Amino acid sequence: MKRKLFERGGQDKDRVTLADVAAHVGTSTITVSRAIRRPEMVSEALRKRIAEAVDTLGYVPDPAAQALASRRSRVIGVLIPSVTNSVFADVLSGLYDTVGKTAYSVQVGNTRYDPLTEEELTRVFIGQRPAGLIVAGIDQTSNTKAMLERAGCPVIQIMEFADGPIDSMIGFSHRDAARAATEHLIAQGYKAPGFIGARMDPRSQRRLNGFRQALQEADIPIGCREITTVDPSRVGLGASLLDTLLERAPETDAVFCNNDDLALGVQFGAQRRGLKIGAEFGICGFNDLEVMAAAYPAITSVRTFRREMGMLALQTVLDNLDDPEKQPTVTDLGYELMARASTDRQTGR
Amino acid sequence: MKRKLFERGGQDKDRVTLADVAAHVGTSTITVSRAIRRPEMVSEALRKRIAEAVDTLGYVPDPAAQALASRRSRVIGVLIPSVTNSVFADVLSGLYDTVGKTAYSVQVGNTRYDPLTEEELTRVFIGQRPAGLIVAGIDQTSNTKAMLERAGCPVIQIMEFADGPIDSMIGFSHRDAARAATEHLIAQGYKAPGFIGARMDPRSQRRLNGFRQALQEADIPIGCREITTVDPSRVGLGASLLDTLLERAPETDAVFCNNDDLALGVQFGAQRRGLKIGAEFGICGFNDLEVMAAAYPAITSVRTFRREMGMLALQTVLDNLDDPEKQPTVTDLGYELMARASTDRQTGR
DNA sequence: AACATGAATGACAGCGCTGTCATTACTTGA
DNA sequence: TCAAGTAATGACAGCGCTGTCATTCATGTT
Repeated sequence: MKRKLFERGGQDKDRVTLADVAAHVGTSTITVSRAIRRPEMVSEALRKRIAEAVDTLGYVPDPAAQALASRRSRVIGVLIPSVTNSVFADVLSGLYDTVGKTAYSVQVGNTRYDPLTEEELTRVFIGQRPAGLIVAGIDQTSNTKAMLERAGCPVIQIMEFADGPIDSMIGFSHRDAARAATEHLIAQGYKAPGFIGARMDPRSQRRLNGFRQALQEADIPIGCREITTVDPSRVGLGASLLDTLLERAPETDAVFCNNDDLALGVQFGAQRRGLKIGAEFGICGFNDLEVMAAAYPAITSVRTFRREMGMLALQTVLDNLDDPEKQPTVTDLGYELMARASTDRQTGR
Repeated sequence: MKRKLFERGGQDKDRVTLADVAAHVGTSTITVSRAIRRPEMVSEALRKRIAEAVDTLGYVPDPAAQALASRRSRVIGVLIPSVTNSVFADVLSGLYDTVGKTAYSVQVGNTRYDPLTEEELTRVFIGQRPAGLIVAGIDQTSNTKAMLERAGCPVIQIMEFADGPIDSMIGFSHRDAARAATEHLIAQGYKAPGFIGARMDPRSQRRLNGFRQALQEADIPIGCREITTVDPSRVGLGASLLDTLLERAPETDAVFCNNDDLALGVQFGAQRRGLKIGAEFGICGFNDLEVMAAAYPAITSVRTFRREMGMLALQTVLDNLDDPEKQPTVTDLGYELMARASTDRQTGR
């Protein structure tokens, strides 16, 4: 097995530059550059010949040189707390789809739910002179916020809808969505709904607040039906948190879960206990992953628009880049309660 | 709401460069550069003063300038067919974790299971002079392969274990893993195992081959118990493919699914039909997502080491970068059959 | 005929850093 | 004592591109 060494020059010899294309066409480098970036500034005849030369020579622009010369990279930085969490995976999918064939690329930073990591990544990202920044949430440190305000590029906060955006914002109210879910449980006739939450980050905390608010407005005492942990969410965790909940508060007849993984785990746990899902015990998740509708019985959840959020965030960056005078926008994508068998007290009767 | 315009210079005025640091310390830029990149080449006293200056001035290197001058970026390109699929999300998680605090960053390209998109992305990535490339699978077009061979950087193929690697390779044999799963079904006493597969990409095809091989070796005719579709996998699809399977081949008493989403959907579908999981109908998935063990009943699956694959791939790139003469490696991460209730014929008896 | 206008193109410097080679100040062994 | 080595630092050019300003030339205007 022969080994190529990764020494410099190995592949630089045959790198095709703007100058090569220009020489091939018999024009200047700057014209080639313009033919690619602002075709309307170059006569059609020349443009065509340049396009051909680019094709035959296989010219690919050097993004580093572009970034250095223009003082702007074509990288759109994305800061999210987790890449595994399917919620963020969906957002990413929307981002990647929209960035698709544009000249931009997205670069993802994983903050791991840590504000200081987020701050550090923000510093590094801004050091790259990004074309835009998309950050999850509104709970940045004040340093991070200050940097984002002076970033000199569009900044989009996603996953939340709240006051005081840094620039643009696209999301929904976690509190309202959670309250709607809890109100649904109450409306269905459950008398003692509980809350199960994992990874109690600020977003989860807001959901808990929504849950509390709904109970309070319905004059239902919360008792000790709030079970939370800082551990990351897993399906398996749902069942064990259910055990804890029913031990501490045996009166519980329904549960609103922080997210769908937990809800699915709660359902498995309830089935193992022999509880009749829906009739005896109501379950509501959050996000409405695809599995919720497919489960047996199907599980109620609050649908959130994650792919749409990613697509819209990316599109907003592109729009701002097109028109730098564009005003910041604040968009509420809302939510939708998907009522299913798991909160239907007639089911299985 | 006052709008900042994203005009150039907006934030460039206060950009701190190597020259600023050098002036502050009273040395040359090249020495500052060395103090950062190869500290052992600079005397300890100077190094310390430079470090302080970097801190107080808040110097952040410009990756574009670094890449342009050194003819190497610090970007590690990753080409995967999907970002939503939790299999690849796990791989990504391993990559991000390992790249962590290194000076490198990963940039993900989404090929959407399309070889031509993959080819185009490869061209773009190589144009960035990446530090390394990590590509999923072995089914690249010949153009893509040719480009990868001349990439001038480490290239790691992941998710597969096969002959003829481009450079290094880290994965496992999908055929062997699928065969092991099928053999397990047979050993458990199921007489007519079927196959359910979605998104029949090359990897899925290899799994199907493993399934066939196991049946053949056990002298079990396949009949019409192979149900496949090119549609992307979803939990909901599992149940409908199960319907098709049982309609076409009512004798089917077990099923090996292409992946865990389908297996979960099959289980829900089987429950809806009133089948006793395990005793009457065996189910085996592929990948062993966390939900499989948590499901009720727990579902048998073939565990694959996706995070590990991501971590090892990234580490292999770093190792190659450290020592450019390092020989390519080919690693089989294997698989592990996780036998659970869903393939236990005694369960629920 | 003289001049303004705008479209198309080009010259040139320089973005911020690093590879390369040179220089300086110290050792060290014979 | 001195050639020869070594550690520490610096000078300089240039990576590939784009912003800026200059130039050319056809066209229209008075």
